[in-house]
Amino acid sequence: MPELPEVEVTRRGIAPHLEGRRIEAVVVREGRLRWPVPEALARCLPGQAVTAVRRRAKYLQLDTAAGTLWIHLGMSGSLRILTRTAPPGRHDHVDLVCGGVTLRYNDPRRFGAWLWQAAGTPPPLPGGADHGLGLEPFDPAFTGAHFHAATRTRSAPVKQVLLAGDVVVGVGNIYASEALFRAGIHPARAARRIGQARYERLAGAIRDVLAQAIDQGGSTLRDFVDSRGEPGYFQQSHQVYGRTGQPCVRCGTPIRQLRQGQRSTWYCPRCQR
DNA sequence: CACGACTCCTGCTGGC
DNA sequence: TGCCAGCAGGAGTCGT
Repeated sequence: MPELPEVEVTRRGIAPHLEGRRIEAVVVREGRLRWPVPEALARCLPGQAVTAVRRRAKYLQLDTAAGTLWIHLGMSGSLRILTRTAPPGRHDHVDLVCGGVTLRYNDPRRFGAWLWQAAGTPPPLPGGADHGLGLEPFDPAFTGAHFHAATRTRSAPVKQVLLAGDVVVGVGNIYASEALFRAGIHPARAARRIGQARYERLAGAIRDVLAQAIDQGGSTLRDFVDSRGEPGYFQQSHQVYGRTGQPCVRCGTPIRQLRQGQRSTWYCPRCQR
């Protein structure tokens, strides 16, 4: 499921096919995504050239002179580039025809979103201009000092704060567990009760685990065109995620699972404090 | 402000 | 074998 690495790998896969090309059509077969796909897309995008394909948090942004198309993959969304027309399959909800290729959006659970930001208007997200998103994990400003300062009032478990996305973005359920394991921090520890040095390690662990996943996704997603978009990083060895009862890779203690906010977390009770 | 429960939806798994 | 409950995932929204 798309966490930041899959979104970034998708961005790298589609950007070369779209940047500098002109959008010919937007075909919406099923507009009932998380929010209705705006009719403005079919009205405003045709004729526009894609000037850049960017990413902010887990949103993809396709820039044009008229505005920016924001795409979120939700939990089951995927994008692929078709070089020749193929009949749409089940859950193929939206096509963007551009420069002779088709960007096709598939999303079985329809938790994703296609949103429109007209030039000069705020992002189409709640909260407007900054919409409460935290720092990018690869932003140089994302340091242990920042992490520490941003969590002084946070009594919630650190795992929950990671997922909330208002301190740092892009860390989903899988990589929250993985990063906390690498940093030796217990997922249930109150965020405000973690010191700056340990946040330094956590920030590094987040960058490492995401970068590794991007690399692995990139290596198997090279054939993005006409591929099924299978994310390669799923095959990476998770050290704790989904490993209930199996030995910790570091100390051999059985990995434990707990529920936090209706979500599973995995951790080593000995290595993580 | 901060927190946590709830919600959207479909497909897969596991237990009986 | 078939049925169905439960779970998975991201993140906005709402009540406290």
